[in-house]
Parts: sequence; C-alpha cells; structure tokens
Amino acid sequence: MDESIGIRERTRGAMRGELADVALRLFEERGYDETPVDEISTAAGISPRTFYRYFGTKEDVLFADLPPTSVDLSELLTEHLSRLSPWEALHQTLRNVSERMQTQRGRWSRLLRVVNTSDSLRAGHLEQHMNLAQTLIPVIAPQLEGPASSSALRARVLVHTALTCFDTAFSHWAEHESDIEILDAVDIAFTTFSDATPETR
Amino acid sequence: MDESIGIRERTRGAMRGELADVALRLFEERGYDETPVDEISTAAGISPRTFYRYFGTKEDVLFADLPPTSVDLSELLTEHLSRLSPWEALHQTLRNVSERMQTQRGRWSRLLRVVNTSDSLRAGHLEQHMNLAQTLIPVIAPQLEGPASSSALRARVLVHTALTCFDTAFSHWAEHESDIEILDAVDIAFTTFSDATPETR
DNA sequence: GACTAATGTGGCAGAGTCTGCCATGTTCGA
DNA sequence: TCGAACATGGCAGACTCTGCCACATTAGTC
Repeated sequence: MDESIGIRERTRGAMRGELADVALRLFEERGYDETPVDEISTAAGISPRTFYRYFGTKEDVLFADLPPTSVDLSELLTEHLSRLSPWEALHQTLRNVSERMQTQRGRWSRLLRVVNTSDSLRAGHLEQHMNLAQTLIPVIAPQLEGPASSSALRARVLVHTALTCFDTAFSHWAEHESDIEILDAVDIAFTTFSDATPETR
Repeated sequence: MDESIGIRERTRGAMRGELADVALRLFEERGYDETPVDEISTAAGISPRTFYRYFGTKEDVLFADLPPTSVDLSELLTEHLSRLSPWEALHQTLRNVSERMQTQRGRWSRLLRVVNTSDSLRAGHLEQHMNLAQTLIPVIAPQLEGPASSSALRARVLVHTALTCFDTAFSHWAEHESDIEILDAVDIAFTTFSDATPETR
C-alpha cells in the first residue's frame, strides 16, 4: 500500500517536515521577523528558491501541515450534526481536533508561543481559520431553523465563533500551560455563553 | 479650541484623508495587490517615501482611521456594563459603533468589498480586532463571576466572540446590502447563541 | 544498458514592501 | 530675522516572492 507513494514523494514529504522543524527552531531562537528565508533554507541544506517550492510563503512553513487544516473537519462535523445541535456539534468537532493535537502538545505550545510574538503571524493564523470557516459554513447552514434570510448569517456566526473559541482556548492554554489542560480550556470556552448570558435567553 | 491644533496638523490630517480616498478608489479599480504604493503616492502628489510617513504599511491606509479603532470603546463598554450583563454590554457597545458607522454606509461597503477580495487584507482586518480585544478584555474580566482560573479565559472568549459577531454581521451586510440593515445584522449575530443552543443551558 | 520524459533543484533578474540615513525646503516661535 | 522644528524627497538596502531558464537526477520504456 505504501509502495504506491514512491520514494520521490516520501523524501519530498520528509523535506517538508525537516523544513518545518528547522524553521520552528530558528524562529524560537531569533524570532520570526528576524529570521530570513535564506537562513532556514541554508540550515536545511537547500537553496532559497527551493524553499519556495515546498512552501508558497514563509508563513506556510509553520501553518501548512497542521492538524486543523489537514484533517477533514466537514466529515467529522456532519457526523456530530446527526445527533447534536449545531453549536454542540461544532464544540465536539473541535474537541476532537484538540484531542488529536494533544499527541503533539509540545510542538503546539512552541508554535503558539512563536505565533504570538509577531502581529503578522497572528494575522496569518487567523487566515487559516477563515479558510476553515469557508468549509464548515455550508455544512452548518442547512441545519438551522428560522427564516432563511437570517440563517445564512447565523451559520457564519456560529462557525466563526466556534473557531474563535477554539483559538482563544489554545492561546490561553499556551500561556498558562501548567494551570490548565487543553480540553478543559476548550470546554470552558465553548460553554461560556450558556453561563454568561442568562438575560438573553 | 480648534486653533490649538495648528494648520500643520490640520493639513496633515487632510493628507491622510486624501491618501485614504485615493487609495480606496485605486483599490476598487485595479485591486489591492495590483496597486503598488507608487501609484497611490503619485496619484496623491507625494513620494512613496512620504506615503510611509503617513501610514506605516500599505494596509494602514485602509484601516488606520476607521471608527472602531478611533472611538474609545472602553469608555462605552464601561458605561453599558453598569447596567447590563457582560454579553449584552458588548452587544450594545458594538451596536453603538455600528450606529456611528451608518453615517458612512457607502464608504464602509466599498471598503468591505475591497477587503474581501484579498486574503491578506481580510487577515489584516481581523488583526485590527485583535488589537481592540486587548483593550476590551481588561474591562470585561472583573465583571465575570465564577472561579478566577476560568474567568480570564471566559473574558477573552466573550470579547473575541463579540468582535467576531460584529465582523461577521458587517461582512454579511456588505454582501447582501439590499436585503438587510446593518443594525439588524448586528442584532441577529449577537442573539444567535441564545436561539441556537438550547441544549447547552 | 541506452534514451526519453518527468521531476527536483539552483541561479538570476526583477517587482514590491518597508526602513534607515541624509539633504533640502518650509513653517513656526522667539 | 534667525534658529529650531518639522515635512518631504532621494537613495541605498534588506526582505519576500515570482518567472524564467539551465542543469542534474530519476523513472519508465525499448
């Protein structure tokens, strides 16, 4: 089964991984903005030009191969939607993602720490979520009741809010790593509304 | 009272405004990525170097002088918090911002249309909100009940979610300008949770 | 084993954003 | 009127990213 991949693709994948490792390490040492692509590529033994063949942008070396973007979330979400409310389904879907990420806790906290040192990086991270949102909104939209005129908007709100909760939980966890578990942070984030807005019911 | 400003600052402000106008117009015509700073500055009769004295980055020419960043939201929020729940206070605060923005409806829809044509711009726009969040979170945090360990996280979630609702409402409005009013969109966005998550109570 | 095609890689030039430095002109207050 | 503060412009340079072409390696075929 693996033979079908061919050695070329396997080494290519390995190079992507090595680049990601080297880059993360250098970013931790000297900072993202202070580390030009030149240094990453030479540290990995390739030319700058080749770097841009593996990753379209410098940011991508951090974000491209991350779980939330590589896992098929629509499928997961569809499954949860069959037995949960839209909001709960989003909660569980992103909770599942968090569970998978736990196997790489160390890498994640390193990455989040790097991301939070640079404004441009934070923006790039947000863009990842915008892309994810475009995938999830069409899955949620048909499940919403109420007037069609507002359900399109509410689907957007639900998905973007869910990703915001997810993101906020992770940032908070990365900053207070010793005080709280990832999954607890995610659960607290997703249940904030039911606790904090009694008047709006 | 206005005399204290001095003509220099007044003309400087005028140049900022003119640059913003010229830039928005050019971005509409040729697109953001296809319009180099050279063209904006020459169209406004200044050198590229001087452009970067008025705006630190090319993005800033779109975002820097916008109401949500120039109005003092902390003050507004503090006032609402004295008689509303945190979530409702955030809702009303951003509703007030939306009301002020209505006087520039046309400019806003033009701007949002430009922003939504470029991924990098959308991310930059979100970053404006990240900065706002840093201002609002300390205002909300002391109002939250419950264990201190989770209230810091919940304050972050509430503020980021509020800004997400605000942002989503505006994007939706910009795309369906004829179907919905800004304030209605904002209200729908902010009341999405109370309607859509009965199970989580 | 040799040949061709596909693919990975590197170098080069160039556009575009943004910064530091210095020189020039204009305005303001004394 | 003179010096100080300020706005502007030009220049060089770093950095990201792209298009183009040349070279080498590999894969598949005969």
